Amino acid sequence: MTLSRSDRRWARRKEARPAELTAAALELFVERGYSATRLDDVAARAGVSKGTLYLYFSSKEELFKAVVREGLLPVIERGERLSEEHTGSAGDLIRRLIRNWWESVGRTPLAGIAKLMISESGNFPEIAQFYYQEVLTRGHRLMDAAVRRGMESGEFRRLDPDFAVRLLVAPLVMLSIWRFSFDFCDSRRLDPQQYLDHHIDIFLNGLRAEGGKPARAGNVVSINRKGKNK
Amino acid sequence: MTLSRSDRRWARRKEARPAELTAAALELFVERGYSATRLDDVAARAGVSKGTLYLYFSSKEELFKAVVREGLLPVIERGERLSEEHTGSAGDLIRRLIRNWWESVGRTPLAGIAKLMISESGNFPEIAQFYYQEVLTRGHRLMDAAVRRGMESGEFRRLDPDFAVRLLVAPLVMLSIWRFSFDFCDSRRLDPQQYLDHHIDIFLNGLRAEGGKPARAGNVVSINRKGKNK
Amino acid sequence: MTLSRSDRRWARRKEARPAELTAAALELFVERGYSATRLDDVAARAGVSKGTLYLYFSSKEELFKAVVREGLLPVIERGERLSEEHTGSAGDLIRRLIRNWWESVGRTPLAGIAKLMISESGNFPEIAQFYYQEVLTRGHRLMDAAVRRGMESGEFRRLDPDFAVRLLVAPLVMLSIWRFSFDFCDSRRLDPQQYLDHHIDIFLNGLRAEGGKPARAGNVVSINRKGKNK
Amino acid sequence: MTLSRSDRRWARRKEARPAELTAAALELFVERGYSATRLDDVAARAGVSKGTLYLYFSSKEELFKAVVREGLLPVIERGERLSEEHTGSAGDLIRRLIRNWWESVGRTPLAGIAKLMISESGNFPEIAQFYYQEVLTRGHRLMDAAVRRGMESGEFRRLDPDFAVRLLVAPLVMLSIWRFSFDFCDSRRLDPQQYLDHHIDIFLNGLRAEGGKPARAGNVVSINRKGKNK
DNA sequence: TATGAATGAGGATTCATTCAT
DNA sequence: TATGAATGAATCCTCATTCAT
Repeated sequence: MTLSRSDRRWARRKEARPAELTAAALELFVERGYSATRLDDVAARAGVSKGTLYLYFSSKEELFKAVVREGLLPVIERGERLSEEHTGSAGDLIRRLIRNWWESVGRTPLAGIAKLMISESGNFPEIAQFYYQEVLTRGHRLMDAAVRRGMESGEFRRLDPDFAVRLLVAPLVMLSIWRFSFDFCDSRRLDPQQYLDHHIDIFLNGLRAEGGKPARAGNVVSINRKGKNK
Repeated sequence: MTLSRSDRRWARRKEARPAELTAAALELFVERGYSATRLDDVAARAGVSKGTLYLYFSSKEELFKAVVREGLLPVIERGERLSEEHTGSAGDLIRRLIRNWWESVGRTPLAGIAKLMISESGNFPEIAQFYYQEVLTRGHRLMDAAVRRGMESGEFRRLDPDFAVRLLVAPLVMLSIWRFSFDFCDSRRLDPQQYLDHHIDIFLNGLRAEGGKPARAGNVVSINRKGKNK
Repeated sequence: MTLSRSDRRWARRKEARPAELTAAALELFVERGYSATRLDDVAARAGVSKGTLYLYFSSKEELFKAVVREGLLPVIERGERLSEEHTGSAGDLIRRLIRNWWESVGRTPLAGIAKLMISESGNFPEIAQFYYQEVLTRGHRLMDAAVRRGMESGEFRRLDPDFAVRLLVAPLVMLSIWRFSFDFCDSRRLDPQQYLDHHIDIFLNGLRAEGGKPARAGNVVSINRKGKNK
Repeated sequence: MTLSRSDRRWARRKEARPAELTAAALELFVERGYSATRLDDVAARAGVSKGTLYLYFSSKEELFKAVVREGLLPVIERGERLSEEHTGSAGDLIRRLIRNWWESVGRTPLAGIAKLMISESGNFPEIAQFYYQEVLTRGHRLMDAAVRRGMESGEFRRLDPDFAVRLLVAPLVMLSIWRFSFDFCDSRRLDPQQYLDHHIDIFLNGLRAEGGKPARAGNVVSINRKGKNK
């Protein structure tokens, strides 16, 4: 039995619905928080009626969980493929991990999940736990491998890698958060690319073993550009 | 008109009321977010009845604003006294600013305001704006002065100070947030002191002009401590 | 136009549909009540989709009416044939009417309609009225004729026949209701046959003219059976 | 500490609230059934707002349970005091039990609970169980004692007392139900007193041992009154 | 005819806010 | 001041009904 074209469009629509709904929900949850988001608005943003939501998610909480789960799985998978296939210096690996994060998460709507999870961790401890283990810890492991490699090869100084990794990651998370919180307050919007380049520069130089050759990220300029002083 | 002793104690109590209420509200707002916090619970935590809240704050939103305002003013004031009184290297100044922040904000309940403002910035844009200008910008200015001084004196490399300051501050904010979001997930709780020491170490070394003498923060150990490896 | 055999089977199926649907609806209406019954469940129990219901009944209310109407017509018709063809004592007639009721209504799912109508009389006054006139009143008339005949022939005492009939019918209705309400609470399920036999025995003896010969229904035992005493 | 008059009125009102609410709820539950009753309407009938209901009952289901519980306890207690203090014939005891039931339950709004429990037994099996055990079984026990006494004393024939009791009670339950279901259909409303008198008459005569003297309830007339024949 | 996705009015429940005491 | 009972608007969720396929 073959399906007519319209049948297939219908079917495709039906399969796409949950993703459309979670996408709309993600936007609003990030924007307003879980409690302050009305399902009416989620439905409206997805272009469906309120009742339709309940065809796909049995409650607001289930929708929330789906938003988080669905937002994280691709991140996790994509990330993990990167570190192994790598040959080169630890610094290069870190540069690539950060760039990859930016492309696949940081600059996408998925970055909002960081803000969302921070805001709602108290209200959804199990999901916070899940996020902590499946995303934060896994992400740390990726970076941890790179940092340790650098320490073992003599490229980096020997500091506590746990703290080093946290300090490597913190500015990335802050960048995610910033986009969804205070960026709109800032007349000169933050340029993420330069921000990341500066981070890489300072961090790698800060970790560099004495006598090693200075690290430099591509776009970092060494002089104050005009108009940058408040 | 003179007040008897008991009157005065009463009066002192009455003056303290608003602060007790905002303290309770701060805790709950940070824990659950603005929307998910019920005024019933705020009142209960402060040990008064729900109606009493309305004697001091005309609405939930006013309570929120008071929480933020009251939480920020001392921070702002304390911070500003610091930079002028300083003589010494830029690195030392930065060390002291961070320690001061930790003592007067980072380790107090006020740190929660960071999480709170991030969560609610979308719902209270004017307050976010206020927070951005009165706290973030002011804080940045403090750090900015220190960073620029170091660049001008040749202690630091010449990078864009705006990004440098953001990267100096990001780990502090993350530390604030972490305490109120994922710290409870972490079986080995984050040691803030060591975290900050590592940050100072890496950041100052990362910014150090070539040929300058290595910076080192007090507690940073250069070898992996046992049990720290995941 | 002639129908092929399969067409006719199909047609028969189609004709049977409404009856399958009302049967499923009757079960659920009796079990849960009208309001608490979801059309989804009715459709599921009948093995069709929800939309299909609307091909046969224009609304939930129409379905309800159909359930009642359809459930009552056969009862009414069957009942009426009975009284005329009768010769014999009034007591015998009453015995036969009760047995007939039991066979054609009491022990079938139709008995549930009594419970249903009682529950929903307030919400569907017109249908209650219909039920009252077409079923209750008609049924009463049947019994009324028998009772009057007995009074006129001297077999029964002369009491108000209206009350006598009500008291003759009440235990039958209660039996119907019991099956669908509290029977499941009762570890020793009520034995309907014995219940009816006792009713006939007590009622006919209670109505018997003085000096008449004692009535006795077949299965009534005059001694307490073991295990029957609470 | 003494209370001012208004304080006491306030307090009294507060204590009375739950009873006012359950009374209103009972009426509507009986009239429309549990599902079809909107809490808005319950509140309106009790003269309060919707929210007020939730100050006293945490959910619709809790309200329902309270209605049943509160409606039954007095019934149970009142009933039990009666049988022991009795001397006289079994027939007299039964007459008195029925009259007492009529006064304290049958003619009050509490009678509606019978209809309510029958309608909702399927939706609230635990409550049905509770009702069965605390009301039906207990009521049966009362009657059972009287019936057995009559059998033992030779006043009644020896039939199965369980069935006898069911047949003694069935018309009472039917009377309760009738008031709240079909009575409004009946242009000549059922006269409960006469109905009960006829029941007592027929039942006691039906149970009477052969040779015993005929029982007669006070108001039973032996001739058809005019206008009573349909 | 049959399906089941989509709709939206309706009802249970919550909670910020008011106000009589 | 302080209380907490009362309110009703707002929000989640259900389900009878519609309709494109």
